[in-house]
Amino acid sequence: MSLKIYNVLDGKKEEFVPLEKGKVKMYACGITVSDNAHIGHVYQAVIFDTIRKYLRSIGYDVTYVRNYTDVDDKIIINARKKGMNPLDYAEFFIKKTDAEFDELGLEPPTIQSRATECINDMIDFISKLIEKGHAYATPEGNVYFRVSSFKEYGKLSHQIIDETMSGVRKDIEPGKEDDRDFALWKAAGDDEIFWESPWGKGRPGWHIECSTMSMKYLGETLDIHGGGKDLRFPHHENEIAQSESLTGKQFSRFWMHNGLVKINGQKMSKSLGNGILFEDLLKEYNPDVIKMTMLLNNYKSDLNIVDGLFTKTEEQVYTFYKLINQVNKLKEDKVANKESKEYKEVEDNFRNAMDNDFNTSQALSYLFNYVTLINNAIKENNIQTAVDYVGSIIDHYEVLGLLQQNPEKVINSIRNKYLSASGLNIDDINKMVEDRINYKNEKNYEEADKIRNTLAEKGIIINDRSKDIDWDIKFNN
RNA sequence: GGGUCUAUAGCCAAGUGGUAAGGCAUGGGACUGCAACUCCCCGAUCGUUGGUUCAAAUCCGACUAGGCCCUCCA
Repeated sequence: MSLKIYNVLDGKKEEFVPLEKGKVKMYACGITVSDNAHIGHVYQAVIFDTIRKYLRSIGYDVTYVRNYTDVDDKIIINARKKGMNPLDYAEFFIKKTDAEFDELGLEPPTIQSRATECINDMIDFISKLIEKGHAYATPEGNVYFRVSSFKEYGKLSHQIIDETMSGVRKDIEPGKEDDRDFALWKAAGDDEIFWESPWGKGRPGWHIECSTMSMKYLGETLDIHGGGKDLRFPHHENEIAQSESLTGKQFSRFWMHNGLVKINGQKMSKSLGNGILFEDLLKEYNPDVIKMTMLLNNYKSDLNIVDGLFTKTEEQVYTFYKLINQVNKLKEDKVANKESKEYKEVEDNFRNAMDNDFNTSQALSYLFNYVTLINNAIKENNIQTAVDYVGSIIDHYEVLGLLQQNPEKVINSIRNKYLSASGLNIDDINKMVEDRINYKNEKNYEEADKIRNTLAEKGIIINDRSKDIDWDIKFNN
């Protein structure tokens, strides 16, 4: 089976063939650093990190470019509120977000570009568009793209802006030829940050940034261009218009759009106050929990964060690591046999799922089947079988950035999180469980049950099946 | 209003032509002093309605509902 990717350009899954054999040039629209990163940014970053890693795992040499938009209206406004220079303000959030991505276990892109580092390239780009008649400057010092000069405008979004239909008309700037025309260069307002240009002091428009940066590092034609589906129009449509007007060549062969994050079925927005910040997620959950929750969803679909969703995944991650830990303890000097049926089963299932437009949801669903198979293998003392499964899982799910941590560390960190919420320490619990064992042996069930109930209220469950002191945390689902 | 995508069991969610993955919850069973934990078993004909086909959740049309975009947005 070969890799198929859903191409937004024509709404179909197509066999993926890069322009240059063995190499993939991929660009994803990054974050405008006007504030803290939120869960939506994380979702997008996880998705394209996964795509990049999978492409690499099947043998492609991937160049992945991702940008930071570090100058725009909102940054200027927010920086001003804090009395900061906008560049320093942007720098602060770039550093912070990079550190958070690192903590989550995402690999930095091959090239991480910033808009402000490419201003000259943008000016050059815009100048060429003007030369070719695709853009024009207004007396105000703004430069607009002439949409009417690009016949294929709308081929990505099929959006046709009928001027007679546009009921809400904004103030039309003198010299602007067409409502559809969009800004390539914006003249600077009073006290605003600016760069010198042939059209006066100003700064680049948002759309030109991505076109310039992607072409600067990846050339005139990309294999994959990605971003959130909310960017389809006008951002990506405009990127196509600018880039193809300049080069006369196809800008990107594949367009991929990830879904958005919803909270309990509702759009995430500041006005609803239901947003989730990246930093809060990291404080609360292990990176595997965050990534798995996201990858359990199809990347094209919106990720609906319903109450308790992360806790559910947390419990599952806990279960997976406990099982891995158990097998590690049993395996002695056994190593996974890559020729075994079990090892290959995991590999084949994983590849087939991922080849189908990066179906991480399906790839992860197999994990639950393996848990049962491994548990049964252990029960039947087929340790080699369990080792083959676990070995293959760890080898292959690395692409998803999952199950690669030290099992004991993950188990302990999740356990400690729940223990600290219970207000108990391990010695107390051990003592109570020991007392209970004694009561049980005396058949004093009344006292034994008292202890059990006390612990249960604090979120501790006792494993009665064991003769030894054995207990675990209970997840509050 | 225009564009676009989606509509699968109580909930979350895969599956794009050959008779429905997985998770959670529920129910039953084994186990238990009784429970919990663990293990085993059980659930949907795929929004409605026409059509194409030997065959459709999967293709086409209509209808209904919803998301996203058309202003900044991953």
